[in-house]
Amino acid sequence: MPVNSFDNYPMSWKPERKALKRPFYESIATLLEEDIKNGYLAPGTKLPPQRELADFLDLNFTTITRAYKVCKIKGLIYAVTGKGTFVSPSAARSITISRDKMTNCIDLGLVASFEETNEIVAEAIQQVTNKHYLEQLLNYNDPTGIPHQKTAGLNWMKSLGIQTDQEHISIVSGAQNALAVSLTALFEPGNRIATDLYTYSNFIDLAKMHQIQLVPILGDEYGMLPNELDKQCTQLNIHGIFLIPSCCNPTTIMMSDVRKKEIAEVIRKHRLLLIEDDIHAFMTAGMISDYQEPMFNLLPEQSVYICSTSKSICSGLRVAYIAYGDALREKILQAIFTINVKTSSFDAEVVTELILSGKAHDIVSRKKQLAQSANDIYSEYFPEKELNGHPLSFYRWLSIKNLNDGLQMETDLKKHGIRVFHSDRFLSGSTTPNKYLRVALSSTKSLDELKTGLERLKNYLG
Amino acid sequence: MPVNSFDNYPMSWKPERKALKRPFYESIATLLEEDIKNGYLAPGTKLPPQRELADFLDLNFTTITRAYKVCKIKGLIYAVTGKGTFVSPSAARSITISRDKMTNCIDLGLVASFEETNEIVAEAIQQVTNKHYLEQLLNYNDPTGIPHQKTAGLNWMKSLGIQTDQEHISIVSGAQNALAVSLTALFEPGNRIATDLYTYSNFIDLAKMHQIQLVPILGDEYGMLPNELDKQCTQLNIHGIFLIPSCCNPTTIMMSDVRKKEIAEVIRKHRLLLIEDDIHAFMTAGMISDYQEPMFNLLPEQSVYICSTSKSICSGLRVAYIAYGDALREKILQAIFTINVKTSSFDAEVVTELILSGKAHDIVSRKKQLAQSANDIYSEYFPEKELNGHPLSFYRWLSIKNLNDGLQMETDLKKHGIRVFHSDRFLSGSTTPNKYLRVALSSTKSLDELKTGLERLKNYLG
DNA sequence: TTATTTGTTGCTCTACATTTC
DNA sequence: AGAAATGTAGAGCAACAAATA
Repeated sequence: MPVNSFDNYPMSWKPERKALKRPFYESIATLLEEDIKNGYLAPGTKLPPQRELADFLDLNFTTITRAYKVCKIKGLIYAVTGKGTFVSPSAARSITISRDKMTNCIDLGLVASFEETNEIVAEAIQQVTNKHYLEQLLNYNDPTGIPHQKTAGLNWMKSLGIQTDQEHISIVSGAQNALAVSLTALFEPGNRIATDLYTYSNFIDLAKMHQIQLVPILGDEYGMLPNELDKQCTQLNIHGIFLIPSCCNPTTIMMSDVRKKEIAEVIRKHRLLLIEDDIHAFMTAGMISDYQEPMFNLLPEQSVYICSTSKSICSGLRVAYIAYGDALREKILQAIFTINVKTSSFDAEVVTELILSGKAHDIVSRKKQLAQSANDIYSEYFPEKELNGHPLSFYRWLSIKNLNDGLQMETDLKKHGIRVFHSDRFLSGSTTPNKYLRVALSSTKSLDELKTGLERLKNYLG
Repeated sequence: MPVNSFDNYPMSWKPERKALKRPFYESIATLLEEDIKNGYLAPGTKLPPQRELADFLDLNFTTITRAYKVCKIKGLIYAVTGKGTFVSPSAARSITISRDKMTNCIDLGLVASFEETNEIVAEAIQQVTNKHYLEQLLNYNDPTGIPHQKTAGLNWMKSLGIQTDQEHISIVSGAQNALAVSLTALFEPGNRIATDLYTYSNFIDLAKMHQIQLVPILGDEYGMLPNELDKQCTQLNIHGIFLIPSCCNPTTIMMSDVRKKEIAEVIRKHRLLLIEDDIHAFMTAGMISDYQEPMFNLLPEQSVYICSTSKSICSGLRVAYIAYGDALREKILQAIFTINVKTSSFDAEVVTELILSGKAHDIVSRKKQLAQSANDIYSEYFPEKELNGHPLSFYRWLSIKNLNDGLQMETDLKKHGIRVFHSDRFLSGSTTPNKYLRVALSSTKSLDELKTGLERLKNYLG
C-alpha cells in the first residue's frame, strides 16, 4: 500500500495503477511510450522522479528505473542524475533526412552537392563502359574494392593528407554506409559515443538504431572542448567519439589544428575509438591556409577515417573510402561482408576513372566555385557580424530567436515554400536555449532558385 | 565462504577466484570469453551449471546467470533449460563467407552464379550509358528507387508470384543488405528469430552482430516442422522467423506448399515477423511443377520478401527488391535511409534495362541450363540414393562421415586444392551428430574446372 | 560546504519452467 | 509420475554518483 494518496499531488505523469500488468516494468514502459507517441507528454516534459512514481504505484523504485531504461534505450526520454528524467526533443518522430517528394517547395533542407557537375560524371560513365575489363566488375571478387580502384582511392586521400596502404582501406557504399559499418564493427548496444552537441542527424538515428548512447560534449568556435570531453570520459564509460573536424555538419565549425591535437590527447588517454567523417576534406585541405591534417594522422591505430565522394564528386555514385588502423581491420572487414557483401564495382570504377583522369579535381574546383557563389549570395541575405565556420560550407547555421517548437517551424516554412531544418533535429542530447536553422546552399537547381529560397526565408523570419 | 572445497571436483571450467574484479558478472564473462577464444574451451564443452559455479565462486547463482547471458548474447555459448550451458559450435571464429584471395584453389565454397552470362550484362551497361536521362541517375532523388525502376522490379516479381505496388517495395543493395536493413528496422537486441537448424551463414553472423538470438527449429525433407516451431514459440518469446523456402541455403530443401501453409498458420498465431529470402525463386517459380507461391502471399502484412538479382541476373550489380506489408513500411524506409541513404541508381538502371529488354530472362534461362549441367556432373561423382532438395540448386549438400573438426577439414581440403564449407558453418544453434559439406557448383570458371574440383573432393573423401 | 534530490549499477531473492532420470 | 537438476525472469535491496540548493 502506498503511504500517501497522490490524488492531489502534482505529478506530470500518472499511469493508472489498475492498468499495470506483470511484468510491471514492461507495462509501465509501454504506457509511457504510448503517452509520448500520442502526444500526451510533450517533448521536454519532466517525468516524475523514480522514487516518487514508485511510491505512487507501490513498487520498488528500481522497477521504475527499469521501465525508464526501456524508454531511454528507444530514445524516447533522457535522464540526468540529480536533475530528473525528461521526454526527448526528438522523441516520437524520426530526424533522418532524406530527399522525399516535394512539390512547389525549394529545398534548403537536404544537403546535396551542386548537381550541376554531373555531366562530367556522365562522360566518365561512358568511358568506363568502353573498358575491356568491364565484365570483371560484375562478379563477387574483391569485396573491399579492386586493387587499382583502391590505389586511386589512396591517391585521392593522399591529397587530403592521408597516408596508408591497400590493406588498410576499403571501398563502401557512401558515408552513411561507412558509418553503419563502423558502428556495427566496433561498438555494441549499450556503448557510449561522444559527439558534438549538434551533430549529423543521420548519425543520431543510426546510433539510436544500434542502441548506442550519444554523449553530447560542449564546444566553442574551435570545436569540441578537450576538458569537457575529458570530464565526461572520467565520469562515464565512453567507448568512442564521432567527429566531423573539417566542417561540422550542421554547425560549419572547422576544428583548429591546435584543438585537434588537444582532443587527440584526450582520445588517446581514454583509449577511445575515433570515427572521423571527413566528407568536407576536399574543400578544406589545400584551401584553408593554416589547415594541417586530418585527426586520423594523430591517432592512426585507433581511428576510422571516412572519405565519401558524395559531396566532392557525385552523390548518386555510392562510393566512400574508409581507412583504419591495423587493430580494427578484421572487425571492419567482417562488418563490410555482413552488411554489404560488396560495394558495386561499377560505381567505384567510375569514381576511379574520374580520379585517374583528373576530372575529379575539375569537378571539385567547379563545386568550390559554386559554393563560393552560394555563400556570397547567402551573405547578402543574412550578413553575419563576424564570419563563423567554414567559408565554403555547403550549408549555413543561422541563429534564430526561440519561436515555436522546431517541428512546427519546419511545417510553417514548408507552407512558405521552403524546406529548412531546425536545430532540434541535430541535437545529440538534451535541449538547449539557442535555436538555429541549417540552411543548405547546394540543393537548389540553380543559384537563382537559391536566391528565391533565401528571400522567402528572410521574409518568414521578418 | 564456499561450503566445500572444489579442488578435486570435476568442473569443466574453473575461473580463478582471485582473478575476479567487481563487477563480478562482467569479470566472469570476460574470462569465459577469453578462454573460449583462445581455444581452452572447445566448442560443445559443457560449462558448469550456474549454481555449481556460483557455489565455487561464493556468489549468488543469478550473478552467474548474468555472466553467462553476456556470452550468450555474443553467440559464444548457448543454454538449454534442464540440460546445461555449452560452448557454441561457431563460438570463436567468423563464419561469414566471402570471396577472398585464393591461389591454386578451386572454389566450391562461395556460391557465385555462373558468371559466364556477364557479357550480356556488359551489353546492357552500354545501352544504359546511352540513355538521355543518365544524369538523373546521379543525384539524391528517389532513395527507394526511381519509379520506372520499381515498376520493372514489380514486373520481375510478378513472374515470381508477388503482387504489390510502388509504395510497398524498395530497391536495396543486394540480399545481404536487405537482411541488414530488415534486422535493423524490425528487431532489437535481445529479440529472438526462429530459423532452420542449418541456415545462411551470413545471416547467422548478422544476427550475432545485432545481438539477436537465433532459435533453431527442426525440419524434415519438406522444410521446417510446424509443431516444432509452435512449441518453441510457446516456450520462448520469439519475434520473427527467417526462411528460404524456395531452396534453403545450405540444405537445398524446397518447402512444400502444404508445409508453407502450415508454417504460415503458426506464424500468424504467434504474430511473428517473417523474413523470406527468395533469392532462388527464379529457378523455382514456373520450373517446379507443383510450386504455387511465395509465403509472402500467405502473410502479406507481417512479411518482408527479399528478391535479390545477384544469383538470377548478376552478382556484381548490387540490387535486390524488398517488398513489405504496410505496417512495416515506415520502419523499413527509415532503416534504408539510415544504412544506405540510397542504392546506386546506376546499378538499378542496368538491372531495369535487362528486365525490360527481356535479356534478364535470357540470362535466367542460360543459368538454369548451366545449373542443370553442373548438377548432372555432380550426380556422376556423387550419385545420391534418392534425389533430395531442389534439382537446379547452385550447390549440393553432401552427407559425410563424422571425421575431424569442421574447420580442420576445410583446411585439409584447401591443401588438396579445393575450398568447400563444412556444415558447422551453417549451424544456427547447438551441434548435431550429422555432418555435411556444402559443395557450390556455380563458382568455377568452367564446368571442366568443376569436374576437377569434384574429382579432388571425391579422392579426399575416399 | 553540506545535505538533499535524483538517477545508476550490481547483487540477491523468489517464483517458475523445462529437461532428465 | 515425481523428484532433482538446470536455466530464466522479475523485482527488491544497498551502495554509489552527480547535480542542485
